[in-house]
Amino acid sequence: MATQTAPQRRASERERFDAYLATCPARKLLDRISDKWVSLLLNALADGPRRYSELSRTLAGVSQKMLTQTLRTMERDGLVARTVTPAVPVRVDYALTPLGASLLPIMTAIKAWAETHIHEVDEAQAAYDAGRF
Amino acid sequence: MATQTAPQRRASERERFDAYLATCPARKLLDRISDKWVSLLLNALADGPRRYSELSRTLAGVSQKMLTQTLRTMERDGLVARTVTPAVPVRVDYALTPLGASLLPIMTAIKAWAETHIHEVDEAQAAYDAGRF
DNA sequence: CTGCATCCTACCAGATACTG
DNA sequence: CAGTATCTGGTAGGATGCAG
Repeated sequence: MATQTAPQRRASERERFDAYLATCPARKLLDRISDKWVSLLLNALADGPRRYSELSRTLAGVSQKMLTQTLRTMERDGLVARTVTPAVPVRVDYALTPLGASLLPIMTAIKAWAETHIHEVDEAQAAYDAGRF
Repeated sequence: MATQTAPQRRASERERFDAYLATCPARKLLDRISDKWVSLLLNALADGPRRYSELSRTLAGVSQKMLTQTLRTMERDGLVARTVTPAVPVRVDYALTPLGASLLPIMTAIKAWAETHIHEVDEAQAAYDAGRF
């Protein structure tokens, strides 16, 4: 019996690589902030707590499913705090935790790079596309 | 005739919001670097040009489809330069452009945050999960 | 060696409707 | 008001085979 076929070997390599990626802190972080809504929520909560319905209006494009889901994930990650005020009707506020707030400088850095260089990217794209016709 | 039904209004709001997002530089950037392979390629190319096959080996888990696709996108964005050396067999090298290299500090910042705070995230997750049983 | 085209699957986001 | 539950369609991404 042969050691391993090529596909088998690649599969196991892939497995090990995935395992490695799963433990890579930088990738774990990227997977989180890269989420479409996480970055927007980080921004929306940057200058103070917001109610669920406020967030829902601010991020006009989000479905409540994704809003809830994203907030839950961020809460689980310790990025936001959820406060329920028992009343009728119920009131729920979300706020950044210190950990969540410590992410803001990074978002700012990304924003800064983007605003400085995005036109270069656009030009590169235009040039690239031009060469293809 | 009524102005708009609720679903219609939400749909058009969503449309406008999507349009806004599409023009948001920071989001455009995030969409790019958040890509699983882009960040890894940025790293792999950080200290010099690499051949296609080298990259393929370094990023053990990538399918050649994704490798090629990702490299193409990065080339289009002006982040990497592609150099073909006509020979038999063909030789293709990829290198970071200055624009691509200017992204490295951001990746470093992300990595730094991740390494500093990831254990807090892990703890938060553990605490959160513990509360649910 | 490098890369494209095709097919195929698994996952995820959105719509919708219902609950405390 | 602030969610939860379920269904479904689109799409990202892997496998495979062929080509320059």
